[in-house]
Amino acid sequence: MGPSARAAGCSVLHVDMDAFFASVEVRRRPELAGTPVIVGGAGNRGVVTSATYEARRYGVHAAMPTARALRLCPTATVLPGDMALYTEVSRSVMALFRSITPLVEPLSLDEAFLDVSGAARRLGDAAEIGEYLRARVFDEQGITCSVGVAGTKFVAKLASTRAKPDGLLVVRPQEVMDFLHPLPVGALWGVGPKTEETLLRLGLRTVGDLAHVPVKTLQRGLGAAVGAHLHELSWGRDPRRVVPDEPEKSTGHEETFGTDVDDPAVIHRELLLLSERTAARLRSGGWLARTVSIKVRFADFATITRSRTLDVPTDVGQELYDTARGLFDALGLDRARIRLVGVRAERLVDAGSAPQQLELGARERGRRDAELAADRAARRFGAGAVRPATLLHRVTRPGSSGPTSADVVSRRARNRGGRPAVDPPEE
DNA sequence: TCTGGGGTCCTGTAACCT
DNA sequence: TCTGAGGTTACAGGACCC
Repeated sequence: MGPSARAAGCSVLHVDMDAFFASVEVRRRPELAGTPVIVGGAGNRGVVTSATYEARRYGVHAAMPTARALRLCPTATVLPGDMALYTEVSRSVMALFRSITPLVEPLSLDEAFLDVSGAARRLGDAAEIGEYLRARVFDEQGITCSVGVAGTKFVAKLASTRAKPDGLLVVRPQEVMDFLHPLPVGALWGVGPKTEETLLRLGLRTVGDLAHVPVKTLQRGLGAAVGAHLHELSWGRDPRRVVPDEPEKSTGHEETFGTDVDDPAVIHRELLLLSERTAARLRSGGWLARTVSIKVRFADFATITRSRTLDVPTDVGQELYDTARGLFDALGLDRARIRLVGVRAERLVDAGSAPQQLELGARERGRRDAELAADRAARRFGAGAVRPATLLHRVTRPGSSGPTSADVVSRRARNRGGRPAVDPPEE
């Protein structure tokens, strides 16, 4: 079959790095090649983020508690992960994609959709471009990736999954039904454990089963939007285009404590830290947040969220904290045992195009200036170079058996005030 | 076996407005 | 003046993705 027939009618590529974080670690430490490697949290509450195929052979997979993964595969090397490095590798790979076509839609650090319809004349058909990209990624980064080639995004995505690891699969338009209908419903993008359970209860096991049930039936079981969407997908219909540069909608941080916490002072400190980090992220992205939300997960894993929309959008950590703390205190918890807290900034607006904050008083402006100075120090000396005094002495993360509550309370008492203070950069 | 952290999207409900 | 319908927005929760 000639190349032009091989991918006729296909212009969407889905490129997915194989075991991305783990592969980058193996590249850095070649002595680990061919051995089981797990990237993830090592604490008592850590989970697997990425695992080499050697580890997966033992049943290890992402999101599995690391402790369990090690029971399954005791010889695995566990590494903590290095997001800065993965981000850097990801940037290089995305830049390579953009040298092929401007229509690149990253989905995460390790995968992206490409629309290559404009590149065919220069570089050949979609399958040839896919093979070319796979070779370039391996030559330049020393890691493998898999590519799905199809006429629609979701078929391309399923194809790359099928091609893994280190492969390429083309699904031409006339092959879509044969490819799609034997797949289990859970293979569809958007069908997780809950939806799968509902579908199985309806007697629908495969995508083909799903395709042949009236859309009204699906909508009764799953809701109007999801039902209609899955029905369309089951017939290979997916009108979504490859869209580069989708604006961010929200950003935030959350943290699971090493052990459950019932001391409000500890929670407040954590909310302050998370607010500062979220605000720094806002400023580096050039966004303001209109809405602040908090997340609280209790010892029994029950999770609640609370949010409040601000009068004036902000990127000031102290303002995020004031709102987050207000939301938390309004819960009126009486020493409930808390496992996780999070702070998110939502409904982001571009800081440049946002109207001038006339209401911003001298005090708020002073805070913002102080935080901008902290940003500059962080860029120069490393994250955490400057922080509110209430966060000083916090050398351990909550996940690593940090200070006890009594500890923290007494430090808080000594450090009343919350003004930024300079830490030695070594910390 | 005991469940991370970063996100997006959808749904139900309540409040508010016309 | 009261009531209901219908639209919009805010908020909370949940499912899902990597």
